[in-house]
Amino acid sequence: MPTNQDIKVAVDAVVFGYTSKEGLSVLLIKRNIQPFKDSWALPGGLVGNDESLEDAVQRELKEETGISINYLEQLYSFGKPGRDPRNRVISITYYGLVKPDVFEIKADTDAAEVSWFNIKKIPQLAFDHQIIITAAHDRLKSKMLYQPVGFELLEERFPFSELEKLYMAVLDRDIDRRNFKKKISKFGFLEETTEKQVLEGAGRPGNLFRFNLQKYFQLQKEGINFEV
Amino acid sequence: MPTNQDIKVAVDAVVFGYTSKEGLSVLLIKRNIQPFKDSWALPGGLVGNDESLEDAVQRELKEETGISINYLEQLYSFGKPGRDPRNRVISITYYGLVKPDVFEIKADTDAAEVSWFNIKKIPQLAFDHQIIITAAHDRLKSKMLYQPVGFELLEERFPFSELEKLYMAVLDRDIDRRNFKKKISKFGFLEETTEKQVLEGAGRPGNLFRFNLQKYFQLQKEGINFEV
DNA sequence: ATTAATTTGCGGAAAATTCACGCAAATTAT
DNA sequence: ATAATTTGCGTGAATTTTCCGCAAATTAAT
Repeated sequence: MPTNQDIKVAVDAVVFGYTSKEGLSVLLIKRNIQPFKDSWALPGGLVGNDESLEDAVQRELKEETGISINYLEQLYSFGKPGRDPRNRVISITYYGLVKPDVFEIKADTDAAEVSWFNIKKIPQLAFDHQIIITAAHDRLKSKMLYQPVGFELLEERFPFSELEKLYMAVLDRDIDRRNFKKKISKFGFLEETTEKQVLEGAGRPGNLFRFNLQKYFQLQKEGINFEV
Repeated sequence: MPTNQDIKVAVDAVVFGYTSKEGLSVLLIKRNIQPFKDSWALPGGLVGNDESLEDAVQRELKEETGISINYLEQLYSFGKPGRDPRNRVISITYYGLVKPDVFEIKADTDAAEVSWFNIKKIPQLAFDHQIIITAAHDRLKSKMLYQPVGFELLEERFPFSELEKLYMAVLDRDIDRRNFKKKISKFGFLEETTEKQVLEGAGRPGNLFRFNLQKYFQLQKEGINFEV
């Protein structure tokens, strides 16, 4: 049995945002201290002595990126000796989802320190952070096949095609529009409004939809079976 | 940012065993130190400074229960302040699967310290260990619906009904024998041998099966879609 | 002002899968 | 012998998935 344990506990967060223009993106910060100074990395840091893990994530996100988040889920704990060149650090990682308004705000602030990166254009990262992002993306992919997803990533009202594009962006493959609509509609967590989409290009304007949150969260608990 | 972090890092393991007689069981130890002295608890303990998390689990299992394990998967990290009355301890939990021979051996040893408990007859446990067991059971249930399971829990050769009983024990519900066999067979990770089951009671003796490990592990990677 | 291109809304039929059973064969129990 | 138990194999109905067509409403192009 080991005595005098000397291990630090950190949290790191993979925050996903989505817009139909930019696709699925991840929030990164540029480190200004060694090691990996000037490398891009996930927001995160050490956990306070009397702070829950979730609180630590929220605090670090606030401090380092200015955002706060309403969907946060634990991903995995990485603890191999040597993953931080200084000390033994085990990192408990989370992934989060944020709506486009947060996305927009961030794009305005100083981009030298905090920035969104499309999931397919992630730069070289510090530590084992690329592995963590890949794990988070895999988790999000599989999550959306057994739970409704979208409320945390889309505007309050959106054309149906927006949800479809979100699925295609996350899963990184094509989906048949008509089958997708039939399947999603069947679950009943979407409500059609009477409003029409304001067009940006050509095409027939579609009706706007919104999530029925009661059914949405109910299905999130029960689980759905969704083959896309 | 917190300085002088003082948090201990532990691992705990939910080890599942299965026999058709006893059903799905969990390995527990009886604590001989405070707090929760004389309570049943999950095997586990503090992580060594230069030890990986998996190594720590294996070491603690060896020390406390005498077994070693070949299937081990990270479950979740529990870190709420106050879950251990002494210090701040975050516990990275794992779940493992073991074959019946390990099961039998343990049943022979001194049962005052280490014992198997059927999943439906878990006693009052120390700390938040009941929550951890429930989480592990839920995980195993959902795992068996998207990956082949059984190799790590059954004998090398087994009648088909054994796999069926395993599924019923873990999922805690009835399964139609004939549809189950058709579904499982379709995946091709089982091989029928020419040997016949040695009967214990009445009934037609069935053929023995074994896992085709190549296909088994391939499907474990790819994922299966299995509705039972 | 037509015509083309784009996107939405609705649908339908074939193919595949799931579901709910039936029944004979091989063995032990009575 | 006869009953009870368990395996092996199957079949048809119901449901779901998959693949694709086409009209309507709008913008873009000529």
